[in-house]
Amino acid sequence: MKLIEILNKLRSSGLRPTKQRVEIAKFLFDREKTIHFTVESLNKLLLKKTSTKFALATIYNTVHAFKAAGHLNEIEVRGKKTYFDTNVSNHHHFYDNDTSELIDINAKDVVIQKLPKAPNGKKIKNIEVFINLKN
Amino acid sequence: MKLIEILNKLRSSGLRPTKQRVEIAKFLFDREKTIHFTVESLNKLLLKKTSTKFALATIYNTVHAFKAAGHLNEIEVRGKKTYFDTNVSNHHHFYDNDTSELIDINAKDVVIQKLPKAPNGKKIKNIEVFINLKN
DNA sequence: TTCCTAGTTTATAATAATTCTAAAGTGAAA
DNA sequence: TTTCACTTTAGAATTATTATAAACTAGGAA
Ligand SMILES: [Mn+2]
Ligand SMILES: [Mn+2]
Ligand SMILES: [Zn+2]
Ligand SMILES: [Zn+2]
Repeated sequence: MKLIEILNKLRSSGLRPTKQRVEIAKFLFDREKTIHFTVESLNKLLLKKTSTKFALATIYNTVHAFKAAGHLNEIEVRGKKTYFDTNVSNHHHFYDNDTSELIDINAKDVVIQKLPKAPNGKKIKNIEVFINLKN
Repeated sequence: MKLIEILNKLRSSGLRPTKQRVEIAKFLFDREKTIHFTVESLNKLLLKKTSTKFALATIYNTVHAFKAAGHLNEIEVRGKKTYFDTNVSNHHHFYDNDTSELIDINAKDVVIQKLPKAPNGKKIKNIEVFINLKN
């Protein structure tokens, strides 16, 4: 992904391209495979990859802005921390409880044959399939 | 559900039948329909229904013991609080984001036709289908 | 360029959910 | 009844997250 596209992610999220934000955006979006991360794990990874310092609040703010702009998804996993996902397409997850790791499942690899109808007055917004793994 | 069965829930969870625990167990298990709750909501409901006082730590401890014994399931929902579920059978959920309410879906009402195979060396423990609702 | 200022970063405080602790209370076996 | 391991409880500690407010900076205007 080119730098101009990275900067577009920031612009479309209403964020000025500061040093910290460009580093975060490059780290998240300039890669082949999508990545699942927590704010804490992202902070550690940024520490390794760059020489920039990041306040946790900056990471929280930036990540939330990306989420609001649709560039990140938030995923709830059994546990205390929130996971984010650079894969914003409709897809599902394996969850490996041993490693606390999320693994993408292509939406096409899960076919649902029968679904209940939504309760009165409600509609289905989206369906999340979560496959817990064991050894 | 008879009192003897309530007491069995406690016994099988390794809990002595104290005043607080019996009240909690009666409230959770002596009902027609299953219930989804958080520790905080349970505390409020107990305050209304009984004249007993409960320290939050007592509710946490008791609920966790029931969970460990398989009498309750823990459900992760997008949000900060953990939900518990007296329905410990294999089933799925609607989640109404507006009311923060979980609604049971019978396992038979969701039929999955195609599933990905588990990653190398891993097996599928269970599948959770989560249907988010909108108005 | 230099100035100016709205936007940004950051350290730290505040909040919220949960867990821990240790002192006081209690069920039930002997 | 006595005894003691188990419980309850208030409050402290912990963890993830959000809020605050002072110091900093990007970038347009002068
Ligand atoms: Mn939680
Ligand atoms: Mn959370
Ligand atoms: Zn994903
Ligand atoms: Zn349920």
